[in-house]
Amino acid sequence: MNGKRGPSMHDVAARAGVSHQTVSRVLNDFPGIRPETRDKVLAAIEELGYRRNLAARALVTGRSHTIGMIGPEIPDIGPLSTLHAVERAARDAGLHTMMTSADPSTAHVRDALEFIVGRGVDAVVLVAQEHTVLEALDGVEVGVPVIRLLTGGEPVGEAASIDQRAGARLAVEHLIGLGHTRIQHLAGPLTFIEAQLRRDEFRDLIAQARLPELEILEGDWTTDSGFAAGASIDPRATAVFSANDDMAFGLIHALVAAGRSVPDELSVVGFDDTKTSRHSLPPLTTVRQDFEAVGRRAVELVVAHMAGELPRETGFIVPTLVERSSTAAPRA
Amino acid sequence: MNGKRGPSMHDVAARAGVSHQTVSRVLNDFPGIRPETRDKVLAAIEELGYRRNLAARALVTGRSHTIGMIGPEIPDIGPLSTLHAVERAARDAGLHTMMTSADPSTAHVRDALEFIVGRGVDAVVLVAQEHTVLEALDGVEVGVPVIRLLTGGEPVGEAASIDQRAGARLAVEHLIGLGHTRIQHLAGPLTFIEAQLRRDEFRDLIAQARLPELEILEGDWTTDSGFAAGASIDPRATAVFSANDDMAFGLIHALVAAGRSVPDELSVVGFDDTKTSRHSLPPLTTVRQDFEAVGRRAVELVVAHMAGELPRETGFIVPTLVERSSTAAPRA
DNA sequence: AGACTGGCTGTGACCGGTCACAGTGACGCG
DNA sequence: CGCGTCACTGTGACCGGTCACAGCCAGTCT
Repeated sequence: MNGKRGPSMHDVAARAGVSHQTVSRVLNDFPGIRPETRDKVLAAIEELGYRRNLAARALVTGRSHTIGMIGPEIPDIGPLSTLHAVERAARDAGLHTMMTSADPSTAHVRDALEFIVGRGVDAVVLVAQEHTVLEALDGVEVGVPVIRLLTGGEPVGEAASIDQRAGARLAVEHLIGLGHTRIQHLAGPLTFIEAQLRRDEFRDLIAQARLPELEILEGDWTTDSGFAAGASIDPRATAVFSANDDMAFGLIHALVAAGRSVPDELSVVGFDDTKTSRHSLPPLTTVRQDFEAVGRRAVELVVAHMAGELPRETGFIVPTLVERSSTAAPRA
Repeated sequence: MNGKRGPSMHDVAARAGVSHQTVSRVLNDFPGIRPETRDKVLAAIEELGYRRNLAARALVTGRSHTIGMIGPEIPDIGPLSTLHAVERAARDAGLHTMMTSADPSTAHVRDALEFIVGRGVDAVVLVAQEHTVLEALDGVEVGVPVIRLLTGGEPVGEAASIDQRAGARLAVEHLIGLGHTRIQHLAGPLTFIEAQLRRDEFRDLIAQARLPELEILEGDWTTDSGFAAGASIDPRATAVFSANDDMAFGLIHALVAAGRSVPDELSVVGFDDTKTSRHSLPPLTTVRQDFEAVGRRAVELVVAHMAGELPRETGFIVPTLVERSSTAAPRA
């Protein structure tokens, strides 16, 4: 028991009058320890305030029981909620999380990966919303499983994503069902796979319904960009499908400021169901994404990997439509 | 170089034809190594794809270069932004972060502390918005510095906070300056120190200006609770100071739904400057909190601690007022 | 009685780094 | 020429756990 470093297993062993190995066995719940021995050890641990050194443990076992998370530098609500869900799910599974961030450039993601793997994690969970992030994984062997999050496009065992096309379908079919025929799309930045998928589905649906194709606008997810897009809305449009809630808010602001009313003159549907959308003016009709489920799924995959199971088809997480007051039937 | 575990320092040493110690020296930038030796080592590292085992390093040095973060179970924008800022600042300082969450009960926070300290972090950063969280620290000696975040009330070396009273003052004085005399306050949950401080400052200012004291409402930070509070707004009030933006949104929704107009009949000022407040209807006048600065400050404190410096008076981080369109002079 | 089993516990090597302490050879100087 | 100095490199112990492998001491079986 040398000064600063706190008691070690040997100190506990000495105090309890057993060997260090017995202490180890007690700590790891090995069967076949006499209850009275176990109690002695437990008492010694308590008295000394012993805390196991996980660095030593990790060194010899080669596993750290930690999952590394890599998220975007400036996180949106999606990644943020998801990563937090991962953290909670991991804790429930007896795992820890460690977090680092990287901007989406391939080089940076690769650095972050190097960094977090070097830190000795057992698995990596990577928010991969953009192709550049995915590319960072190409040809890189890090020795631990890497689970991709929120790519939107892979219902496979190595990724946990929400079905973006299904979400877009929900939004657009809602609009079409209301009777809208001239629908415009305000897309997210198309470097995002999710933005691409929502746009693709929008296009397909419009074509399929043989509706006129209005120009597709592109924002950057921010309320400001939605506001800016307000100036480019097609005068013929009666409805807009915004690729996220924030842009929808900005758009509505611009529209109302220009004297147009929502939903009377123009319907707007968002995507995300952020907590403000419930009480925005007007309350926003939007597509709800269950980020919590994504986080849990990711941890399930990690656990399966650690148990040596093969990745399997896990299926998408399915979004739902939340109807509120920003959409209505077009005026006759 | 045994199968699964990847190459070790000895493997690199063998490959480069030097001793493991020389490899260590190269890795740690020790002076006095012949450039040609260094190059050989670097080359060997590259060829072998060597990655230093940080568990081993942590074991012998007793430091992990990691800071542990404890945040709330369901994080608001403040904690979330702050923790993310900590993460970035830490990375810039060559430190890593590890995150766990805990609900605010004293017992849970204590568990989380135990957990993260046992994980071998060099310092802990704890989001302590409620008294119960702070109490978890009483009489607990964990052996590493614990920095408190967002308590709102301590401009000292062990904490990084935003001056809540100054923020509230900004909001209330703005309203008074506009000519309002009957101002109501929608407080946050009073278990939050920040909510208490905003309320206290509000009260003091109202008393100081000898204005009528209207009932103080209490919400739970959510838009829903703000909406609910709409029913309890005093009919005499011409302005409301909401303790955060989200509740302000809910409140405005309720007000407008009840036929009252903002800001013509009633001014509303929020707190936080969330990204939607810029384009809500009407755009929200609010108090901006620089969470990024809090995160940076926290890491500065950690670094100072690790360098053995004494905690010193660091001062508050000062919020600012963002004037938008939800406030106006009262109608004559 | 002797061998065997099984429950429980102890011994020592080892994980992969860092630290403290020695070397080693080249060079300068008296 | 001998010695000290300096620049550079090597040696072995050690951090605190876990693992593989004994040991030990009942009780049971033949």
